[in-house]
Amino acid sequence: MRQERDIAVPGLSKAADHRPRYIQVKESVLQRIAAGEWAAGDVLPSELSLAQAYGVAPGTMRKAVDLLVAENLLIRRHGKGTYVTTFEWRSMVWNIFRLEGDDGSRAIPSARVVRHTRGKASAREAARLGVPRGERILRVVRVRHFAQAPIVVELLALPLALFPGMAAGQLDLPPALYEFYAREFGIVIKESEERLRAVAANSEEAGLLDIAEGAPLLEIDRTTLDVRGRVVEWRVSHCHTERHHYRNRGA
Amino acid sequence: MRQERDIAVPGLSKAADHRPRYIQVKESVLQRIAAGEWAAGDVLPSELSLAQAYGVAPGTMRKAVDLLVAENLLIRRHGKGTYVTTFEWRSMVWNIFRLEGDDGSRAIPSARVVRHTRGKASAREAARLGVPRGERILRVVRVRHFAQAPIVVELLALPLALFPGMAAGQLDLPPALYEFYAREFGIVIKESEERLRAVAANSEEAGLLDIAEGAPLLEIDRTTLDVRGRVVEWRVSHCHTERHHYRNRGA
DNA sequence: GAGTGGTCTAGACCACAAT
DNA sequence: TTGTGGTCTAGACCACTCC
Repeated sequence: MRQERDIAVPGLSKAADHRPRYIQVKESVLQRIAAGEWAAGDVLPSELSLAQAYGVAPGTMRKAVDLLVAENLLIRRHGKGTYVTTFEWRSMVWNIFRLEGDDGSRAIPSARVVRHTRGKASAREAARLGVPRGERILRVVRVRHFAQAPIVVELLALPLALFPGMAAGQLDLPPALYEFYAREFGIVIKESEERLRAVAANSEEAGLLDIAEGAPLLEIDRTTLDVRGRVVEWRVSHCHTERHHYRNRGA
Repeated sequence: MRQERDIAVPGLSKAADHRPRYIQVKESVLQRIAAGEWAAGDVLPSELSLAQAYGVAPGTMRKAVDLLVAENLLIRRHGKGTYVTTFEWRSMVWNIFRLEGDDGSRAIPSARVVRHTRGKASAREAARLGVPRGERILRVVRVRHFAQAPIVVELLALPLALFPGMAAGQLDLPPALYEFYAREFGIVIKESEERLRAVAANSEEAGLLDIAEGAPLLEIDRTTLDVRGRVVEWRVSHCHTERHHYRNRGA
């Protein structure tokens, strides 16, 4: 028997939507997370009660949750409930930090801010961040150390509209930025895109990383999107890969 | 009602196996593909008939197939059937070739063999290929061109045990190797692992790629596994990334 | 029309965690 | 003991492809 929904459910249009129900339900849940109804670390209602609220069978609700689990946005804990993933957890499974030591060692490197400036987005910055040219942004240069050795010079560009009050005075950014974004600004990271190439170290990088000018560095050019589809940051990392490498699995 | 299996089904142990049924069924199907019962491009029996053969419910069979579809080993075609993926198709969805032009252009680059030798695996080669030291292997050096420009110098190491008769005389390898492996040697690629770093071009590479010695190159060090878990090749590519980059999505 | 995968339902029972 | 997710069943009907 095909049950009709006659009550409004958040995010589910009552108009004709010919996509599968589990897709519609999944997107509704995603929207409710993006809207802050459930924050990182929160537990969701049980699958059964969600299914009843949405007016779908438990199996359909399960499939919707499956999709969000596959995207690393939710995590199931057997016997306890389904939770919105926190960044600490995501960084373990997710490979945000794909840089590791040649011996396989993995750690979140420390980060020291070299300088930061506030200004208007150039054409290139605006294109990468998906904001109008001239939008106010924050630029940061950091050096990251693995086991006391300087390994990465990192340039960040952030749209200040998403980070109200940031960099009012001095800037003291923690090493794990995405966790910081979530905690302080309610931004939930969803995905990122990276472009890698090899470049030669310029004089400033050579000084910061204690290597020769012109030495080969691995460039990681990354834009990061949150669950609402907004570009949260543009980051260009130049990595000294003499004893480290970037690891990737092709499924 | 819990139905007992009393007939032997390929790959399903009758002994106590406390893993989920859909996992057991999935691995049985995987083994049958690895054994060559179903080759690349073949149609599998319908889900319903497979379910009956395995003595499980259609939903359980479906979940087993779902897993293999998620791993890009099977592909469903609505109204037609479920197929073992061919490499041509995999290379589209799968990002085997993650190198692309800065304008976003993608193409399988041509490949010219510079030289090839047969020999015994060194300690390093043996470790990477997962074979005993001294095992007979084939080494190949190729240059790859994107739009007439030489972009990549590629070193291949292949265990000859997996490629009987290869390189008996002259060697004429096609650009898309994994497809060739499947067609000529029945090897079905499953996954790969890559390590990336930046290196400086040596004199031979500088000559082959028409760049200055010491210029930065992107090194892609890749080992590739087939469905049986065997290492099929070890490949080290040195890429000139002035107008190309390696692209990666973080889910 | 026959056969396939795609969606959806409505339960049952098991395994795990907290009380 | 209660509530949660995890597995499994046994159907129904829809959408697509091919004959």
